[in-house]
Amino acid sequence: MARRPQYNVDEVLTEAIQIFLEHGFNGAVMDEIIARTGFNRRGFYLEFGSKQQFLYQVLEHYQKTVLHQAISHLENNKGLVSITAFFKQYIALVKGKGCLLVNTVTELGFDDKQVKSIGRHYIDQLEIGFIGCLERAIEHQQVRADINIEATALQLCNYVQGFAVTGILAGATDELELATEALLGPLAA
Amino acid sequence: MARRPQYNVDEVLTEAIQIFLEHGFNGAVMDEIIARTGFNRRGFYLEFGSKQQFLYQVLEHYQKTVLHQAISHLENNKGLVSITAFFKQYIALVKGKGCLLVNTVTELGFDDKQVKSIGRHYIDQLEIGFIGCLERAIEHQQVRADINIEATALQLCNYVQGFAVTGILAGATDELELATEALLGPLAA
DNA sequence: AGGTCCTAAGAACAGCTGTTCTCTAAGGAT
DNA sequence: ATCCTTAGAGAACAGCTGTTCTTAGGACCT
Repeated sequence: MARRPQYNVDEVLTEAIQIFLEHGFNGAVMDEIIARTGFNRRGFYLEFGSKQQFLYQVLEHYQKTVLHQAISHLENNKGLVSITAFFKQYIALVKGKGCLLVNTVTELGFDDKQVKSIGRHYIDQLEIGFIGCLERAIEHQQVRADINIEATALQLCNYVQGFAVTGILAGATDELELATEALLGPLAA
Repeated sequence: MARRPQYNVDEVLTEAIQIFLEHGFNGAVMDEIIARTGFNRRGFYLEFGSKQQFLYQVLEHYQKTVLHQAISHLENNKGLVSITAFFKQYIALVKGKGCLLVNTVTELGFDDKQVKSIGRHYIDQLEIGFIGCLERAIEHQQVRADINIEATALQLCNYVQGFAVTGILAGATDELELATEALLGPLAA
Protein backbone atom coordinates (compact mmCIF):
# COMPACT_ATOMS: atom_id res chain seq x y z
CA MET A 1 0.00 0.00 0.00
CA ALA A 2 0.94 3.62 -0.45
CA ARG A 3 -0.34 7.09 0.37
CA ARG A 4 -4.02 7.63 0.79
CA PRO A 5 -5.95 10.43 -0.93
CA GLN A 6 -6.07 13.66 1.05
CA TYR A 7 -9.34 14.81 -0.40
CA ASN A 8 -12.78 13.88 0.80
CA VAL A 9 -15.22 13.30 -2.03
CA ASP A 10 -18.17 14.66 -0.07
CA GLU A 11 -16.36 17.88 0.72
CA VAL A 12 -15.36 18.23 -2.91
CA LEU A 13 -18.96 17.80 -4.04
CA THR A 14 -20.19 20.26 -1.45
CA GLU A 15 -17.76 22.94 -2.53
CA ALA A 16 -18.60 22.24 -6.16
CA ILE A 17 -22.23 23.07 -5.46
CA GLN A 18 -21.16 26.59 -4.55
CA ILE A 19 -19.00 26.96 -7.63
CA PHE A 20 -21.69 25.81 -10.03
CA LEU A 21 -24.24 28.02 -8.29
CA GLU A 22 -22.00 31.02 -8.81
CA HIS A 23 -20.94 30.51 -12.41
CA GLY A 24 -23.19 27.89 -13.95
CA PHE A 25 -21.82 24.77 -15.58
CA ASN A 26 -20.18 26.26 -18.64
CA GLY A 27 -19.04 29.30 -16.69
CA ALA A 28 -17.26 27.24 -14.04
CA VAL A 29 -13.74 26.44 -15.19
CA MET A 30 -11.64 23.49 -14.12
CA ASP A 31 -8.94 25.74 -12.68
CA GLU A 32 -11.37 27.12 -10.13
CA ILE A 33 -12.88 23.74 -9.41
CA ILE A 34 -9.45 22.29 -8.77
CA ALA A 35 -8.32 25.23 -6.69
CA ARG A 36 -11.40 25.62 -4.49
CA THR A 37 -12.12 21.96 -3.90
CA GLY A 38 -8.55 21.31 -2.84
CA PHE A 39 -8.55 18.54 -5.37
CA ASN A 40 -5.91 17.77 -7.96
CA ARG A 41 -6.40 17.25 -11.64
CA ARG A 42 -5.19 13.72 -11.85
CA GLY A 43 -7.38 12.61 -8.98
CA PHE A 44 -10.33 14.45 -10.42
CA TYR A 45 -10.28 12.61 -13.71
CA LEU A 46 -9.56 9.30 -12.02
CA GLU A 47 -12.51 9.82 -9.73
CA PHE A 48 -15.07 11.42 -12.03
CA GLY A 49 -13.97 10.90 -15.61
CA SER A 50 -15.03 14.28 -16.95
CA LYS A 51 -16.47 17.63 -15.98
CA GLN A 52 -19.87 16.61 -17.23
CA GLN A 53 -20.02 13.38 -15.24
CA PHE A 54 -18.79 15.36 -12.28
CA LEU A 55 -21.82 17.60 -12.69
CA TYR A 56 -24.16 14.64 -12.44
CA GLN A 57 -22.59 13.58 -9.19
CA VAL A 58 -22.74 17.12 -7.84
CA LEU A 59 -26.43 17.26 -8.72
CA GLU A 60 -27.06 13.98 -6.94
CA HIS A 61 -25.15 15.23 -3.92
CA TYR A 62 -27.12 18.47 -4.03
CA GLN A 63 -30.40 16.59 -3.95
CA LYS A 64 -29.29 14.30 -1.15
CA THR A 65 -27.74 16.92 1.10
CA VAL A 66 -29.51 20.18 0.29
CA LEU A 67 -32.90 19.68 -1.29
CA HIS A 68 -33.62 16.70 0.90
CA GLN A 69 -33.59 18.97 3.93
CA ALA A 70 -36.76 20.52 2.58
CA ILE A 71 -38.34 17.51 0.89
CA SER A 72 -38.02 15.38 4.00
CA HIS A 73 -40.72 17.58 5.51
CA LEU A 74 -43.10 16.49 2.78
CA GLU A 75 -42.16 12.88 3.35
CA ASN A 76 -43.11 13.27 7.00
CA ASN A 77 -46.60 13.81 5.67
CA LYS A 78 -48.23 15.66 8.51
CA GLY A 79 -50.61 17.54 6.24
CA LEU A 80 -50.55 21.29 5.96
CA VAL A 81 -47.90 21.62 8.64
CA SER A 82 -45.48 19.69 6.47
CA ILE A 83 -46.17 21.91 3.48
CA THR A 84 -45.59 25.02 5.54
CA ALA A 85 -42.40 23.57 6.97
CA PHE A 86 -41.23 22.61 3.49
CA PHE A 87 -41.59 26.14 2.16
CA LYS A 88 -39.93 27.70 5.15
CA GLN A 89 -36.96 25.41 4.78
CA TYR A 90 -36.81 25.69 1.01
CA ILE A 91 -36.80 29.47 1.11
CA ALA A 92 -33.93 29.39 3.56
CA LEU A 93 -32.01 27.10 1.22
CA VAL A 94 -32.40 29.11 -1.98
CA LYS A 95 -32.50 32.68 -0.68
CA GLY A 96 -29.72 34.71 -2.21
CA LYS A 97 -28.36 31.61 -3.94
CA GLY A 98 -30.95 29.98 -6.15
CA CYS A 99 -31.29 26.27 -6.75
CA LEU A 100 -28.56 24.32 -8.50
CA LEU A 101 -31.03 21.90 -10.03
CA VAL A 102 -33.14 24.67 -11.52
CA ASN A 103 -30.09 26.57 -12.76
CA THR A 104 -28.75 23.48 -14.45
CA VAL A 105 -32.06 22.70 -16.08
CA THR A 106 -32.41 26.21 -17.47
CA GLU A 107 -28.82 26.22 -18.70
CA LEU A 108 -28.50 22.72 -20.11
CA GLY A 109 -32.04 21.36 -20.29
CA PHE A 110 -32.10 21.42 -24.08
CA ASP A 111 -28.70 19.97 -24.82
CA ASP A 112 -28.40 17.47 -22.00
CA LYS A 113 -31.17 14.90 -21.83
CA GLN A 114 -29.87 13.47 -18.59
CA VAL A 115 -30.18 16.84 -16.89
CA LYS A 116 -33.70 17.18 -18.22
CA SER A 117 -34.54 13.75 -16.89
CA ILE A 118 -33.14 14.58 -13.46
CA GLY A 119 -35.25 17.72 -13.46
CA ARG A 120 -38.39 15.83 -14.32
CA HIS A 121 -37.84 13.28 -11.60
CA TYR A 122 -37.33 16.04 -9.12
CA ILE A 123 -40.61 17.71 -10.06
CA ASP A 124 -42.40 14.37 -9.90
CA GLN A 125 -40.99 13.75 -6.45
CA LEU A 126 -42.22 17.15 -5.32
CA GLU A 127 -45.65 16.60 -6.80
CA ILE A 128 -46.05 13.23 -5.11
CA GLY A 129 -45.00 14.75 -1.81
CA PHE A 130 -47.47 17.59 -2.12
CA ILE A 131 -50.31 15.28 -3.12
CA GLY A 132 -49.68 13.10 -0.09
CA CYS A 133 -49.68 16.08 2.25
CA LEU A 134 -52.78 17.57 0.66
CA GLU A 135 -54.68 14.31 1.01
CA ARG A 136 -53.71 14.11 4.64
CA ALA A 137 -54.64 17.75 5.11
CA ILE A 138 -58.11 17.15 3.69
CA GLU A 139 -58.61 14.12 5.92
CA HIS A 140 -57.79 16.25 8.92
CA GLN A 141 -59.86 19.15 7.62
CA GLN A 142 -56.86 21.44 7.55
CA VAL A 143 -57.69 22.71 4.08
CA ARG A 144 -60.87 23.37 2.16
CA ALA A 145 -62.39 20.11 1.03
CA ASP A 146 -63.32 21.41 -2.40
CA ILE A 147 -59.82 21.92 -3.75
CA ASN A 148 -58.57 19.92 -6.70
CA ILE A 149 -55.68 18.01 -5.21
CA GLU A 150 -53.81 17.35 -8.41
CA ALA A 151 -54.11 20.90 -9.67
CA THR A 152 -53.13 22.33 -6.32
CA ALA A 153 -50.10 20.06 -6.15
CA LEU A 154 -49.03 21.25 -9.59
CA GLN A 155 -49.55 24.78 -8.42
CA LEU A 156 -47.31 24.27 -5.43
CA CYS A 157 -44.64 22.58 -7.57
CA ASN A 158 -44.65 25.50 -9.89
CA TYR A 159 -44.37 27.82 -6.97
CA VAL A 160 -41.26 26.09 -5.72
CA GLN A 161 -39.50 26.65 -9.04
CA GLY A 162 -40.48 30.29 -8.89
CA PHE A 163 -38.67 30.67 -5.58
CA ALA A 164 -35.55 29.21 -7.12
CA VAL A 165 -35.49 32.08 -9.59
CA THR A 166 -36.75 34.86 -7.35
CA GLY A 167 -34.31 33.71 -4.69
CA ILE A 168 -31.45 34.86 -6.88
CA LEU A 169 -32.89 38.31 -7.38
CA ALA A 170 -34.39 38.91 -3.97
CA GLY A 171 -31.96 40.48 -1.59
CA ALA A 172 -32.41 40.40 2.15
CA THR A 173 -36.09 41.27 1.86
CA ASP A 174 -38.86 39.02 3.07
CA GLU A 175 -40.63 38.98 -0.29
CA LEU A 176 -40.52 35.22 -0.41
CA GLU A 177 -42.09 34.75 2.98
CA LEU A 178 -44.82 37.26 2.19
CA ALA A 179 -45.66 35.51 -1.04
CA THR A 180 -45.89 32.17 0.71
CA GLU A 181 -48.43 33.47 3.16
CA ALA A 182 -50.54 34.67 0.27
CA LEU A 183 -50.17 31.25 -1.28
CA LEU A 184 -51.02 29.02 1.65
CA GLY A 185 -53.55 31.31 3.31
CA PRO A 186 -56.40 30.70 0.86
CA LEU A 187 -55.96 26.95 1.13
CA ALA A 188 -56.70 26.84 4.83
CA ALA A 189 -60.07 25.58 5.95
CA MET B 1 -21.96 55.52 -50.86
CA ALA B 2 -21.32 51.79 -51.14
CA ARG B 3 -23.07 48.50 -50.50
CA ARG B 4 -25.78 48.27 -47.92
CA PRO B 5 -25.88 45.57 -45.27
CA GLN B 6 -27.79 42.46 -46.22
CA TYR B 7 -28.69 41.54 -42.67
CA ASN B 8 -31.58 42.89 -40.69
CA VAL B 9 -30.73 43.59 -37.05
CA ASP B 10 -34.19 42.65 -35.83
CA GLU B 11 -34.07 39.30 -37.57
CA VAL B 12 -30.62 38.66 -36.16
CA LEU B 13 -31.82 39.41 -32.64
CA THR B 14 -34.88 37.22 -33.08
CA GLU B 15 -32.84 34.24 -34.24
CA ALA B 16 -30.37 34.84 -31.42
CA ILE B 17 -33.19 34.43 -28.91
CA GLN B 18 -33.63 30.87 -30.12
CA ILE B 19 -29.93 30.13 -29.97
CA PHE B 20 -29.50 31.42 -26.43
CA LEU B 21 -32.64 29.58 -25.34
CA GLU B 22 -31.19 26.34 -26.64
CA HIS B 23 -27.66 26.55 -25.34
CA GLY B 24 -27.50 29.29 -22.76
CA PHE B 25 -25.05 32.18 -23.05
CA ASN B 26 -21.80 30.37 -22.44
CA GLY B 27 -22.98 27.34 -24.36
CA ALA B 28 -23.82 29.33 -27.47
CA VAL B 29 -20.71 29.73 -29.62
CA MET B 30 -20.00 32.48 -32.09
CA ASP B 31 -19.75 30.04 -34.99
CA GLU B 32 -23.38 29.04 -34.55
CA ILE B 33 -24.51 32.59 -33.94
CA ILE B 34 -22.82 33.72 -37.13
CA ALA B 35 -24.11 30.79 -39.14
CA ARG B 36 -27.73 30.84 -38.00
CA THR B 37 -28.25 34.58 -37.98
CA GLY B 38 -26.84 34.90 -41.49
CA PHE B 39 -24.54 37.52 -40.08
CA ASN B 40 -20.84 37.92 -40.67
CA ARG B 41 -18.17 38.29 -38.07
CA ARG B 42 -16.95 41.67 -39.11
CA GLY B 43 -20.44 43.14 -39.15
CA PHE B 44 -21.23 41.52 -35.83
CA TYR B 45 -18.40 43.20 -33.96
CA LEU B 46 -18.97 46.50 -35.74
CA GLU B 47 -22.63 46.39 -34.75
CA PHE B 48 -22.50 44.94 -31.25
CA GLY B 49 -18.94 45.17 -29.97
CA SER B 50 -18.85 41.84 -28.16
CA LYS B 51 -20.82 38.71 -27.44
CA GLN B 52 -21.75 40.02 -24.02
CA GLN B 53 -23.09 43.34 -25.28
CA PHE B 54 -24.91 41.40 -27.93
CA LEU B 55 -26.62 39.46 -25.16
CA TYR B 56 -27.90 42.66 -23.59
CA GLN B 57 -29.44 43.72 -26.88
CA VAL B 58 -30.97 40.29 -27.38
CA LEU B 59 -32.47 40.49 -23.90
CA GLU B 60 -33.94 43.90 -24.64
CA HIS B 61 -35.32 42.61 -27.90
CA TYR B 62 -36.75 39.61 -26.10
CA GLN B 63 -38.57 41.82 -23.63
CA LYS B 64 -39.91 44.10 -26.32
CA THR B 65 -41.04 41.47 -28.78
CA VAL B 66 -41.80 38.36 -26.71
CA LEU B 67 -42.50 39.15 -23.07
CA HIS B 68 -44.35 42.31 -23.97
CA GLN B 69 -47.00 40.20 -25.69
CA ALA B 70 -47.95 38.94 -22.25
CA ILE B 71 -47.22 42.01 -20.15
CA SER B 72 -49.30 44.24 -22.38
CA HIS B 73 -52.34 42.44 -21.00
CA LEU B 74 -51.45 43.64 -17.53
CA GLU B 75 -50.97 47.15 -18.83
CA ASN B 76 -54.47 47.05 -20.23
CA ASN B 77 -55.56 46.83 -16.62
CA LYS B 78 -58.99 45.32 -16.90
CA GLY B 79 -58.80 43.58 -13.54
CA LEU B 80 -58.92 39.83 -13.21
CA VAL B 81 -59.53 39.35 -16.92
CA SER B 82 -56.14 40.90 -17.66
CA ILE B 83 -54.40 38.63 -15.20
CA THR B 84 -56.02 35.57 -16.72
CA ALA B 85 -55.13 36.74 -20.22
CA PHE B 86 -51.58 37.39 -19.12
CA PHE B 87 -51.08 33.86 -17.84
CA LYS B 88 -52.66 32.29 -20.87
CA GLN B 89 -50.36 34.22 -23.16
CA TYR B 90 -47.29 33.73 -21.01
CA ILE B 91 -47.76 29.98 -20.87
CA ALA B 92 -48.02 29.88 -24.64
CA LEU B 93 -44.77 31.82 -24.88
CA VAL B 94 -42.66 29.69 -22.55
CA LYS B 95 -44.14 26.23 -23.06
CA GLY B 96 -41.46 23.85 -24.26
CA LYS B 97 -38.94 26.68 -24.46
CA GLY B 98 -38.55 28.46 -21.17
CA CYS B 99 -37.88 32.16 -20.73
CA LEU B 100 -34.66 33.71 -21.96
CA LEU B 101 -34.66 36.29 -19.20
CA VAL B 102 -35.02 33.68 -16.48
CA ASN B 103 -32.42 31.41 -18.07
CA THR B 104 -29.95 34.26 -18.28
CA VAL B 105 -30.54 35.29 -14.69
CA THR B 106 -30.00 31.78 -13.40
CA GLU B 107 -26.89 31.31 -15.51
CA LEU B 108 -25.21 34.68 -15.11
CA GLY B 109 -27.02 36.38 -12.23
CA PHE B 110 -24.04 36.15 -9.91
CA ASP B 111 -21.29 37.20 -12.24
CA ASP B 112 -23.09 39.79 -14.32
CA LYS B 113 -24.60 42.63 -12.35
CA GLN B 114 -26.25 44.10 -15.41
CA VAL B 115 -28.16 40.87 -16.02
CA LYS B 116 -29.22 40.84 -12.39
CA SER B 117 -30.41 44.40 -12.70
CA ILE B 118 -32.40 43.61 -15.84
CA GLY B 119 -33.98 40.70 -13.99
CA ARG B 120 -34.96 42.87 -11.07
CA HIS B 121 -36.53 45.50 -13.28
CA TYR B 122 -38.49 42.83 -15.02
CA ILE B 123 -39.87 41.48 -11.76
CA ASP B 124 -40.69 44.99 -10.60
CA GLN B 125 -42.54 45.64 -13.82
CA LEU B 126 -44.54 42.46 -13.34
CA GLU B 127 -45.34 43.31 -9.74
CA ILE B 128 -46.57 46.77 -10.62
CA GLY B 129 -48.73 45.32 -13.36
CA PHE B 130 -50.26 42.76 -11.03
CA ILE B 131 -50.89 45.32 -8.30
CA GLY B 132 -52.70 47.56 -10.74
CA CYS B 133 -54.88 44.73 -11.98
CA LEU B 134 -55.62 43.49 -8.48
CA GLU B 135 -56.68 46.96 -7.34
CA ARG B 136 -58.97 47.24 -10.29
CA ALA B 137 -60.30 43.74 -9.63
CA ILE B 138 -61.16 44.65 -6.05
CA GLU B 139 -62.92 47.83 -7.15
CA HIS B 140 -65.05 45.77 -9.48
CA GLN B 141 -65.54 43.04 -6.89
CA GLN B 142 -63.95 40.43 -9.12
CA VAL B 143 -61.78 39.08 -6.31
CA ARG B 144 -62.20 38.66 -2.60
CA ALA B 145 -61.87 42.00 -0.87
CA ASP B 146 -59.82 40.60 1.99
CA ILE B 147 -56.70 39.69 0.03
CA ASN B 148 -53.41 41.40 0.71
CA ILE B 149 -52.69 43.05 -2.61
CA GLU B 150 -48.94 43.34 -2.21
CA ALA B 151 -48.49 39.79 -1.02
CA THR B 152 -50.75 38.44 -3.74
CA ALA B 153 -48.85 40.37 -6.40
CA LEU B 154 -45.60 38.89 -5.12
CA GLN B 155 -47.21 35.50 -5.20
CA LEU B 156 -48.21 35.93 -8.82
CA CYS B 157 -44.75 37.21 -9.75
CA ASN B 158 -43.23 34.19 -8.21
CA TYR B 159 -45.63 32.01 -10.06
CA VAL B 160 -44.60 33.47 -13.39
CA GLN B 161 -40.99 32.55 -12.77
CA GLY B 162 -42.07 29.04 -11.88
CA PHE B 163 -43.68 28.65 -15.28
CA ALA B 164 -40.46 29.67 -16.94
CA VAL B 165 -38.74 26.69 -15.35
CA THR B 166 -41.57 24.18 -15.53
CA GLY B 167 -42.14 25.20 -19.14
CA ILE B 168 -38.81 23.65 -20.05
CA LEU B 169 -39.62 20.36 -18.40
CA ALA B 170 -43.31 20.09 -19.22
CA GLY B 171 -43.96 18.38 -22.50
CA ALA B 172 -47.19 18.71 -24.39
CA THR B 173 -49.23 18.24 -21.23
CA ASP B 174 -51.59 20.84 -19.86
CA GLU B 175 -49.93 20.88 -16.44
CA LEU B 176 -49.38 24.59 -16.67
CA GLU B 177 -52.97 25.41 -17.47
CA LEU B 178 -54.21 23.18 -14.66
CA ALA B 179 -51.94 24.83 -12.16
CA THR B 180 -53.11 28.27 -13.21
CA GLU B 181 -56.72 27.37 -12.58
CA ALA B 182 -55.80 26.25 -9.10
CA LEU B 183 -53.96 29.53 -8.65
CA LEU B 184 -56.57 31.99 -9.84
CA GLY B 185 -59.64 30.09 -8.69
CA PRO B 186 -59.30 30.86 -4.97
CA LEU B 187 -58.85 34.55 -5.68
CA ALA B 188 -62.22 34.91 -7.33
CA ALA B 189 -65.00 36.58 -5.38
C1' DA C 1 14.90 1.70 7.50
C1' DG C 2 14.01 0.83 2.97
C1' DG C 3 11.37 -0.19 -0.81
C1' DT C 4 7.45 0.59 -3.36
C1' DC C 5 3.15 2.11 -4.72
C1' DC C 6 0.37 5.87 -5.37
C1' DT C 7 -0.66 10.73 -4.51
C1' DA C 8 -0.09 15.91 -5.26
C1' DA C 9 1.40 19.51 -8.06
C1' DG C 10 1.53 21.48 -12.13
C1' DA C 11 3.59 21.43 -16.83
C1' DA C 12 2.06 20.20 -21.37
C1' DC C 13 -1.22 19.59 -25.00
C1' DA C 14 -4.69 19.74 -28.43
C1' DG C 15 -8.77 21.74 -29.60
C1' DC C 16 -11.88 25.44 -29.09
C1' DT C 17 -13.54 30.42 -28.35
C1' DG C 18 -14.07 35.15 -28.91
C1' DT C 19 -12.06 38.64 -31.57
C1' DT C 20 -9.39 40.87 -35.26
C1' DC C 21 -7.63 41.25 -39.83
C1' DT C 22 -7.23 40.62 -44.82
C1' DC C 23 -8.87 40.49 -49.20
C1' DT C 24 -12.28 40.33 -52.62
C1' DA C 25 -16.15 42.10 -54.92
C1' DA C 26 -20.89 44.11 -54.66
C1' DG C 27 -23.45 48.10 -55.69
C1' DG C 28 -24.66 52.97 -55.17
C1' DA C 29 -23.11 57.74 -56.80
C1' DT C 30 -21.41 60.32 -60.32
C1' DA D 1 -19.22 52.73 -67.26
C1' DT D 2 -16.25 53.80 -63.60
C1' DC D 3 -14.90 54.77 -59.09
C1' DC D 4 -14.92 54.14 -54.44
C1' DT D 5 -16.87 52.94 -50.24
C1' DT D 6 -17.95 49.22 -47.47
C1' DA D 7 -20.12 44.49 -46.84
C1' DG D 8 -19.07 39.49 -46.89
C1' DA D 9 -16.40 35.36 -46.28
C1' DG D 10 -13.29 33.28 -43.79
C1' DA D 11 -8.28 33.03 -42.51
C1' DA D 12 -5.56 34.20 -38.57
C1' DC D 13 -4.65 34.92 -33.78
C1' DA D 14 -4.12 34.95 -28.92
C1' DG D 15 -5.87 33.26 -24.90
C1' DC D 16 -8.48 29.86 -22.63
C1' DT D 17 -10.53 25.09 -21.54
C1' DG D 18 -10.86 20.39 -20.59
C1' DT D 19 -7.83 16.62 -20.39
C1' DT D 20 -3.46 13.99 -20.14
C1' DC D 21 1.25 13.32 -18.77
C1' DT D 22 5.45 13.86 -16.10
C1' DT D 23 7.85 14.17 -12.03
C1' DA D 24 8.94 14.34 -7.36
C1' DG D 25 7.72 13.17 -2.79
C1' DG D 26 4.78 10.87 1.03
C1' DA D 27 3.03 7.14 3.62
C1' DC D 28 2.15 2.42 4.37
C1' DC D 29 4.09 -2.44 4.78
C1' DT D 30 7.57 -5.48 5.81
